[in-house]
Amino acid sequence: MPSLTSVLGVLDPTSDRAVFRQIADALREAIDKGRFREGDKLPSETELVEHFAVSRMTVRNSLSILQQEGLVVSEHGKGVFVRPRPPVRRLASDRFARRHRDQGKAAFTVEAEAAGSRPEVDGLEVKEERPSPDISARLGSPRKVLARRRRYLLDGHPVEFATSYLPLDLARNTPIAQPNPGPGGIYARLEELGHRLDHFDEEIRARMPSPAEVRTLQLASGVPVISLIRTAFDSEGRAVEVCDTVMAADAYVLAYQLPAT
Amino acid sequence: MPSLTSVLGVLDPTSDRAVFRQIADALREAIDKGRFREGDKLPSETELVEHFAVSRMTVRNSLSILQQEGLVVSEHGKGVFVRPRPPVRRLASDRFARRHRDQGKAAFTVEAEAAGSRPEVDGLEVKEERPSPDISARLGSPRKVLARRRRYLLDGHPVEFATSYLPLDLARNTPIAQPNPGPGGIYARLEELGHRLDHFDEEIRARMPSPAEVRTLQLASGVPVISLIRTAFDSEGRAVEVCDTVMAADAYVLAYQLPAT
DNA sequence: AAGTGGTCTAGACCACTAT
DNA sequence: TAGTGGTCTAGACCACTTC
Repeated sequence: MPSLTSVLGVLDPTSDRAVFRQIADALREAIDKGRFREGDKLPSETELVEHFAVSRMTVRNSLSILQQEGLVVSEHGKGVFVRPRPPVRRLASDRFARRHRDQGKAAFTVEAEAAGSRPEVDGLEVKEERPSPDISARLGSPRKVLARRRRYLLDGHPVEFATSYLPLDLARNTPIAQPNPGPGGIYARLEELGHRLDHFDEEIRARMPSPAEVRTLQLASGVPVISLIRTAFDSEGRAVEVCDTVMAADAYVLAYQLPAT
Repeated sequence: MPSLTSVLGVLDPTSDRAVFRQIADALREAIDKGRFREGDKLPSETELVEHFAVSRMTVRNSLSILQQEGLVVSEHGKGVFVRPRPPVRRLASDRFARRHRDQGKAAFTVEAEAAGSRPEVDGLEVKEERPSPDISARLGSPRKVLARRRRYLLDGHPVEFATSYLPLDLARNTPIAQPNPGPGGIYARLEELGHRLDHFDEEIRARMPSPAEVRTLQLASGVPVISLIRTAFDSEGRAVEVCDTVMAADAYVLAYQLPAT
């Protein structure tokens, strides 16, 4: 077992850089160099206090930097660990192609099982609501909308939650208003209702999560969310659905293919 | 000027929620409700200490939460301010369409000027390198690559930096290896060299920035980065370029249009 | 019981900004 | 000079995990 000095080095008292930043730098470098690997436990706060001869608050300050960077996670009573990279779910840009829809299974389920993960959906909720100004504008200002909310989990870990909004005049008293809309999901039902889907617009943003999102997605600190707002248009150019999705950024890579035209 | 109590309320001593979280909640709620607007100064640490009757470290702890959430920024000697939302640059999925390329101006410049912003590019660097394993794999394992790095700024603020990699056997001794590759950029030159572009693959991730990225993009804390890796394929299916882009997430929204097929 | 991280105090000195 | 945030100390008590 190598000494802490050989792994972390020592402070440079002549440096202008704050002590807690120097300690964070030392730990970050050790992680980058593989001296601590994914899932490894870092030295305890007490050990770091003794090694660097600083107060505990200084050490905690250093660790909080690494936590903000998403490099480590702390577990109460256990220690601070190098954050393991969760398996990444790849969202391909053809995921809503009609050929997938025709198989009758939900896209999320199909993809997850293909990747060897156990998919779950929970918190399903279907309600009639008055739309927010943003959703309203995207849907052509309907008075009310049908909102379908749900959360997606992989192997028991929440990775995404989403709300679909549809103009109420379009969705009311159709299978779309049922908890389970049937094979192929709501896009299949929309087409049966005569709304042949033409294209989707997607808007992607990234930001830090709100406290509510941290709870819903059980996010570690230092993990941003990806916000994806998709609007579905039928062949007459009408916006027939807006889906607002929030994803744990460490669980996703989005893939798009663009023609060079 | 309303009292701090009316704006922030008081602590609930019976709550299980940690005091510093309660204070953060109170400040967050006040911001959400518009009691503090973008650019407004929050009460100073001293004022918060007096109002809530807690120690300064507790107040600082609360403020650091809001900073991690990207809600506020602190300025040494001045105060803590509600973070102003920078203007957002929208990247449309047709930004590499040939019709844009034919106009002869760089896409970044055209878009920025259309949006009323002043575009700049700095730090241009063109080098021959040995590719990283990831880049190498994407480009079909060339021995060496040409790397073109640059940083983009809007109105003086860095928003993005990018590196283009091209197989060296393809780019050496061509205008692509020049600092200024000429009108239409390297994609126009690639087509002149006989590589008719067929399509682009884009991979999008979001994560917290490294310290180097914080410096390069002058990121406030609580601002993630969007990583976009684009691979350009010619009509023979060869990967002719990989562009690795890191964007300040608060400055961008990415827009894609997908056919329903 | 021992070790870990989580919360909190009551100070201190410093660096930066405003006036 | 006064006010602000930035850094740091040396404790204290608590909650959680492991044994």
